[in-house]
Amino acid sequence: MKPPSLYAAFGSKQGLYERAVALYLTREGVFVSEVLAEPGPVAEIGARLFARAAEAYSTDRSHLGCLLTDGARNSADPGVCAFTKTLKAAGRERVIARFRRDFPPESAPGKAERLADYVGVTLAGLSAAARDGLPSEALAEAAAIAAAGFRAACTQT
Amino acid sequence: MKPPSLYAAFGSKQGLYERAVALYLTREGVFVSEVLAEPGPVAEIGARLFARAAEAYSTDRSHLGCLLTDGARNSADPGVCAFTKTLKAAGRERVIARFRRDFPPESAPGKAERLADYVGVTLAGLSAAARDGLPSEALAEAAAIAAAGFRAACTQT
DNA sequence: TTGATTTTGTAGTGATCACTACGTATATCT
DNA sequence: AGATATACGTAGTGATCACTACAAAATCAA
Repeated sequence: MKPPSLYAAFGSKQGLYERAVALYLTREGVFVSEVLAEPGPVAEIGARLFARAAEAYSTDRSHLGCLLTDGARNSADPGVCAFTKTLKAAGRERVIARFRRDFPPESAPGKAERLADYVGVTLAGLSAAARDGLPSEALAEAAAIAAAGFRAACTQT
Repeated sequence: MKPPSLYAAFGSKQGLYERAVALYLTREGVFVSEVLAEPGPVAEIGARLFARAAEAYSTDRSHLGCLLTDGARNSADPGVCAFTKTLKAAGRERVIARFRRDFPPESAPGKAERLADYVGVTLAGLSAAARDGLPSEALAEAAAIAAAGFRAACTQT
């Protein structure tokens, strides 16, 4: 593969990155959509998200962590930052929509958002730790502790 | 400031980075040393770490997140990666040493390590979320949920 | 096989990178 | 003030970056 063929196919380096992320989300990143589509209380949805993330982020040693969360973290390109920001915001909205099923804004205002933000923090942490080389088992144990906190937050006010 | 003066003072860009991180750890990053030196059960030490991190990572809008965790995340330079890796490992050891006070390896083998890894995951997550623009209050609420999980993990097995 | 359409490799574009040789100005000290 | 040392700006080094003009080669339909 030489540059001309690559640029003929993807237009620009950002185009290649966007296609790679899109493909990634249909493979290693599907677990989010899958878990959000499952039945059960939100407390269990969150716990499953953490467990599946710990697994997905550490199974393949060639690409540790989440491509969306850690791929363009410190990118200087504003276009790439805008792209990832949009995708992350869309993901957050999907999580919020699912959580509102148990915590509607009328009876529990802002709770779905709070829980979704905690999910975002935890997934980002798991991704960063995986990329730093934290072993798969340690990652799974951290995910379990995070799930305990999530469950507690669900059953509270 | 022009390049010659800068390189006369720091030798290389990596040297500048290392000095910057060293200074950072004595300022925004001191809360870790401070909290680890405080008395109290490990459950509260962890909770304070999360709360202080949420505050430190989001107070100054000019530098969100932790410089050590997110500063050289995707650096291509192996020297910089080795440097940050060493500092992170040293921080982890200090946390483990403190946690072993409540959970000695004889009576609770591996528990201090598990808890320390969870702290690492959570701090990395808080830093990443702060850098992504999560507001200060949302960060503090996520830290509180994480603290609940940490407390539960401390009182178990 | 021939002719037309993609696909590919060669080689090079300007821009930016980390970094430096060198002459000059500034500050310091006796 | 004069001598010395230090810091500074000018200008440029080679290396790498994302990207491309152009021509040879592979592919295809007829």
